[in-house]
Amino acid sequence: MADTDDFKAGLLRMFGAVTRKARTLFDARTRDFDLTEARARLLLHLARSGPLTQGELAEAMEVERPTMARLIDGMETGGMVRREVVPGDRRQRRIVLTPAAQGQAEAVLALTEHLCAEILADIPDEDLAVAHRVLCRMLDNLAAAGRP
Amino acid sequence: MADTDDFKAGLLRMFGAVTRKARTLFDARTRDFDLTEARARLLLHLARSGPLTQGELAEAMEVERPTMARLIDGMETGGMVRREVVPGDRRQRRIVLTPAAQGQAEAVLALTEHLCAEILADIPDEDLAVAHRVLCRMLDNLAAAGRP
DNA sequence: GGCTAACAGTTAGGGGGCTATAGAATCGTG
DNA sequence: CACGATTCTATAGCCCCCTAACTGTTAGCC
Repeated sequence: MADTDDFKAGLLRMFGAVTRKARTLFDARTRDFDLTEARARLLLHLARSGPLTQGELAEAMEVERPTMARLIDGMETGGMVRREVVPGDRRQRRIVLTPAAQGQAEAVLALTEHLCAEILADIPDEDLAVAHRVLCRMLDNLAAAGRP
Repeated sequence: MADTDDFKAGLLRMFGAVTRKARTLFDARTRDFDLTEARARLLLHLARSGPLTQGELAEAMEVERPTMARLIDGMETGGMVRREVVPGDRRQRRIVLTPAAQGQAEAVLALTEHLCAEILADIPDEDLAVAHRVLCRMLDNLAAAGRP
């Protein structure tokens, strides 16, 4: 029993390690440019979705609203993004990419794809499919556990 | 091509989501007690390894030294941990659990095991084994990518 | 029309991660 | 023995994430 628990605990520990190291590596590679992993994800999301409100972005990136607000703060002062008012509703802010950021999007996409390929190199597709299934189940379980 | 890239990028995004949500859930469940996920991991590690220096702990938990220093700061002011001088070397600090924290260790272990079981519920063992293999490979790839 | 409830965003505060840098102590070598 | 290099910890500064509480705005309902 203790062995399988150790195994499971180790599994979760490894999840954290992968996440942290991937983020650190990405940040290191994009430090020359004014990017981080979170900013890059937001940039790419906006590039393909078009302008969205902060709440929509927060939901899409599975992040709380204040987190999104701060992320946008940084990118706004960095000139990658602009807050626009929405005609019908003065509460909302529509977030749009600046032309400069739109120009970067392609290079950022290439960089992230390359990094993903590196990280997932030499892993068979069927293993990736299983991993995907496991991740989905974990997210479901986490959502269920967070409920009551 | 774009499809598989999307799939891979989604996979990495899900890793981050799992890590964040697991951490948030754990923190929520242990808030009544003065614990967080990182503190709990350190506590459990120390409980089974016995006293270690900060550098050893940082390496064991795969975290940088300043991160470990701050973590220990918080737990020291919280009375869970004590810094002791090492006789032969005045640079090092040996970190020991206080009796209070030792008493907590068992309850914390039960809590984490329960949470792990919840998160990994209804996932076949062979899928977990595949996931473990994938994680190992990803960590190797990340280490290799971080090298040059 | 006015009150309340719900919603969008911000602010405040804290945890945890990283790099870069500084300070103290130890080691190693000339 | 002394001086430089290495090692261990601490500090400063930044990013990302969270919750809780606050401000404005909109919508609903008497």
